[in-house]
Amino acid sequence: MGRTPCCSKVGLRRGPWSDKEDKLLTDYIQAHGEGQWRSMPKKAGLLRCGKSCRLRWMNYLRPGIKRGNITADEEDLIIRLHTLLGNRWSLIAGRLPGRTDNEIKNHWNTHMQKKFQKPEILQNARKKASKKAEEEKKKKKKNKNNKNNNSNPTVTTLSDRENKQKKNNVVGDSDGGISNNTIYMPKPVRVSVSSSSLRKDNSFHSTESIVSSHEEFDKEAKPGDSNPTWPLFELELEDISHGVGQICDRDIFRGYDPSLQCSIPTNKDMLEQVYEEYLKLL
DNA sequence: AAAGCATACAACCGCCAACCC
DNA sequence: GGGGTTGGCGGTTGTATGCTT
Repeated sequence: MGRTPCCSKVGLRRGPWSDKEDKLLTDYIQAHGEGQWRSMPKKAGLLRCGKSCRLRWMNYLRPGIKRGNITADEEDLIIRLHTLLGNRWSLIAGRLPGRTDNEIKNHWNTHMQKKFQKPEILQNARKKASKKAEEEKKKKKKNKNNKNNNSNPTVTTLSDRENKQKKNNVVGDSDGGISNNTIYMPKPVRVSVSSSSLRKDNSFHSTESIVSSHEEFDKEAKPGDSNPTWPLFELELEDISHGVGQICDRDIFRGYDPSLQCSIPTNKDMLEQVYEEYLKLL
């Protein structure tokens, strides 16, 4: 037995949710709780697949979901977390109370991504995307027509390439090749904390066991090396006595993507949050 | 006014890991 | 141990709306 059929294949409803459907789902979950998504639609009287119900609940109906404009502070946090975590939207969303991974992802893709793209790429992105979409449509049509003959078994789609890149922990450009802008997603290997300004009584006290010196750090780091097993990142606490820390992410990307070399000013709480995320990843 | 284009975002898809039997 | 199920994730698509020509 292969994958279980999705809603599209068993004639269930798709597309935007009506108020009535929202109410049915909300009422059911309030009465019976979350979980059992597969059997839920039937029990709740919904003509939707479980996956669709879960998505609707998690992203829009769940209590405490913040709708509307993402504030400048939130955007700032997203930028910093994205720089450190990459497209790990659920992790990022976990740091923004009331925001969902889907919302942050959408916001990033529509509002923020452009800020980090080269202008010429930005100008061409849509055109390329449209062109590609057209080509894919044509391919799909062609494949549909040829389905009975099974005559085109080795088409490599954009998704195929991206999945391969994902498996290699690499984000390349949309043309498939590894360009100058290729970023190796940071692997959680080691955390280096400069201890000069680390106070014994601050929240990083427990991290000292894995603190390594700059000398050791630099010995392992080979400038220009694209080996993604480089040390993950370096935390520097600067001016900690004023409660202001600084995360320097330059070592994550040093040798990977020079355009991303920058330091990220942040407060101590932010630093702590990010560090917690990394502890989970380690 | 209308057609075409761009943007925003809700929803879907495919994949994967964890879990269960 | 292996196959099926489930929940969760990130990428992508579809479509409504706004804007431009």
